[in-house]
Amino acid sequence: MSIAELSEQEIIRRNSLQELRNMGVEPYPQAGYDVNVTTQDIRDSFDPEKGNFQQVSIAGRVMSRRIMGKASFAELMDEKGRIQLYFNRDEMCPGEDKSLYNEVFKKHLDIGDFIGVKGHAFITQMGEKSIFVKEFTLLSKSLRVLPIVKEKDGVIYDAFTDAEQRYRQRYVDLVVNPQVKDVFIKRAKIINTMREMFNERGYLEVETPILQAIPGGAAARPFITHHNALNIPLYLRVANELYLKRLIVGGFDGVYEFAKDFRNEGMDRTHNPEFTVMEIYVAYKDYFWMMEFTEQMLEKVAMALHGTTKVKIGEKEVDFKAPYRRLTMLDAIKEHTGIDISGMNEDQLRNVCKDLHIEVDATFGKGKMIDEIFGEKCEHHMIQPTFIIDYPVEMSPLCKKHRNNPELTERFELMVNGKELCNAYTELNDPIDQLERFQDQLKLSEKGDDEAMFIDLDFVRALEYGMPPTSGMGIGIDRLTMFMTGQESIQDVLFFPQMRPEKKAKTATPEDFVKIGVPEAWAEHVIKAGYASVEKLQEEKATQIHQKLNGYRKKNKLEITALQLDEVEKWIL
RNA sequence: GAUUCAGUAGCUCAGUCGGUAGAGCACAUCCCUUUUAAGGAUGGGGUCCUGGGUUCGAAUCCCAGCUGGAUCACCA
Repeated sequence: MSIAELSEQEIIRRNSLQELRNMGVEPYPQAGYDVNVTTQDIRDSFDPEKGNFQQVSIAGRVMSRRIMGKASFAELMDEKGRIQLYFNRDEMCPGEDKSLYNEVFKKHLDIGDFIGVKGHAFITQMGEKSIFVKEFTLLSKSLRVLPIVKEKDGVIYDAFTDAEQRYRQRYVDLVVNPQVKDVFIKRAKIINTMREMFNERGYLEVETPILQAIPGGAAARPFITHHNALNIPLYLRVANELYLKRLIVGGFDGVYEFAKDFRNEGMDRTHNPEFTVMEIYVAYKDYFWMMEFTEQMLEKVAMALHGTTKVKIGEKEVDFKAPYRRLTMLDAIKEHTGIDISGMNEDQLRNVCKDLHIEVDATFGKGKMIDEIFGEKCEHHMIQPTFIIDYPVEMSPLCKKHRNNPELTERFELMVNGKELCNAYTELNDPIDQLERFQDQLKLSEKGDDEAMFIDLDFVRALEYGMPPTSGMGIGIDRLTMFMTGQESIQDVLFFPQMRPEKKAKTATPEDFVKIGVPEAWAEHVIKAGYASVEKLQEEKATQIHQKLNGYRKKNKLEITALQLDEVEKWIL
């Protein structure tokens, strides 16, 4: 990196780095640092009457400094929070040499540096629990300036809020916005709670392929890649459903996977190209059983996270206490439109759509029209957890037909806060029916539906060997985390949401200018004087460049030889 | 993909009618023995997102582009 690209403060920090080395202080020491306490331990448990925490050793990042002559205060932040440090010159440097305090601490320590300190806990005159520092060690120097965020009585000053920077440089976001960490700690807790529950019941956590030759299990556009050695296209999975069911065929009675899926579709507040889904399949169960399982699971997660089943989502309070309401799709439509569509044929449905001002075109079948009516008129009303059950068969090619009505399937989606959270089936295990459903998808594909499912003949073959009755359920972990933590954007529950790559501002280096004949002493200053590229410089007349650069030399009192015009003329030839 | 808003110092933001770019924090220098958004004084720091255009003159007006946000569309 050329010095020309650094800000004033960054240059100062690099100079400090060198000064420290000159003094024999290594800014990036190899040795570890023994830590025997966290900031939280001291905040929670320090009691001067008990006289505890009198030999503490703690490490973290310096987040603020207040220097007043021989005494100074600083804030140290570790993973658990912050604590104030008190530095006193004569305590730290009992002898004649005061350089550890005067030079290392006062001059060359910056906000963002990692240090380790040893000392004892005490309470200041202002009543704040603090550490009286006897010894300190620089553990790692920070060369970039962190945003400064201050807080007083819950009011945050100068918050680091720029969404683009927060997502691109999540590490900075996490350092200065502690509430961000909290969302991700909760996310881990959600996943752990679910995993513990599944393991207690004896279900097996498994891993299945992400690179798939046939991207099955969901209607979605896949990412495509290429395997060189096999010389075949491979797809990033859009779902893991078909692999998990193969494992049920193989004799496992309960399998689950926390899986990253990938869909090459639009991005918005609720969609990221890669996202996490938990799918679970349990043998000898049907979708009624799975509804009970799902509501128990969510109740448990809410309790583990909040100690209550009631969760605030925006202005609304959602109660995850089981059991949840069950409503068939047709009843939901009846409830919210007053129209009973059961038994209607395609033309009748088309008229209903027209009456409800729902746009449909000629290609829409019955299933798709029913789905449209539900999406337009019902979905957003489902604030409290509600199981919507019994979907039209056209929409669910992997789901078993309804035991009482062949036009429907035994499927449920769990709606929360007007959005889909879970999707589950009594799984289709009739291989002949499955093949026909795949063939129907192929017809859709031939009509131009680029999201129709591929035919997976190996999956059909697996079903031909026999799969026990099985129920399966999938739940979006990102969306669940959004609900459980009150975040409105998926970007706030992913550490590194997908972003368009940062464009490197193409800036010339001094070497580029040296190549066209610019003296080395001048190269850096040519850039600083405003010539961002060689081309830019060569567009101008030699006389103009000559004047501008010598003017720059004079203005900045540079101690380098002034340029001659004939010299400059040679650069632009 | 459409509409719309935004992009100015390391960070958060002002910037009037088009007339040489401002504040707070951070930073530097000096002074200062326990401060709490927290010492005081002084000072330095800018590709006003990029490229065109209009103009004597553009951070400001116009056009195009880049990046991000929001809304909508698409998306089980």
